[in-house]
Amino acid sequence: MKTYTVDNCPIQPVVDIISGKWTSLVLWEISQKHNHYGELKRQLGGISTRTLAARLKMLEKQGIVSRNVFPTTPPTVEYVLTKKGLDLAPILYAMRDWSEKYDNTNL
Amino acid sequence: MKTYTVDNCPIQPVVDIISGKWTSLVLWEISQKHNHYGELKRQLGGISTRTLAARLKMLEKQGIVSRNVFPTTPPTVEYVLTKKGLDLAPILYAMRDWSEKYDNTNL
DNA sequence: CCGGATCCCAGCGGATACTG
DNA sequence: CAGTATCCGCTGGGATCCGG
Repeated sequence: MKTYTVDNCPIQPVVDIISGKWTSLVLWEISQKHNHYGELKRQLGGISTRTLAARLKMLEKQGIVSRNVFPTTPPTVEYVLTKKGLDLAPILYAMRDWSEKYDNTNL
Repeated sequence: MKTYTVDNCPIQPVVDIISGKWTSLVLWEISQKHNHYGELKRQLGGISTRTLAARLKMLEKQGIVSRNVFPTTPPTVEYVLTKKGLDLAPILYAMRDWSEKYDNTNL
């Protein structure tokens, strides 16, 4: 029998992506077409700039979102899901459905 | 527009369940019919008893697994997925599929 | 407007030893 | 065999201030 470790778990890549605090929420908001940095900041009441920036950078590095800068004044930055990110969305919806179904119950 | 916070994120319940270190792996092994404590310990090379016990207790508390004790000598304990846990399994498989598809690529 | 840099602290989890 | 108890190092992330 194959033994798994934390580093080759077949689902670990997804777990790593969504695990950090606020990460799933950031991803959710972007998937709901809240694409601008400021908009995200407003939607996510209480997130620190440090964390939001870290999450966006991580998601970009993972190829889940792409970062587009508009050289307006003042500057605007938008984040949109890539193909890879769009493919992840159904999983997020499945997670939401499961969460709603079993909300507060242990049955 | 509805503003989400970390505590009412629609997918947070699932995120909370699988986020902890080793958690996804423990869940995976149980879903692969490795149901005994000792078997899990062996399959998960390197996990500490502290963490394994904590994960199993948490999953039981969440209603994802049920704990069955066999009063043999020496005692045997098995953990099996509940209905709630079985409903979670498809999500784990979807996560695995996504992980395999995008393994190491950022496309 | 969009972040980067720094400081700081709670809590997660590893190692180890012990119980029923 | 199947855990619990204790100690402790390390990292994640909040608050705050600064720069382009």
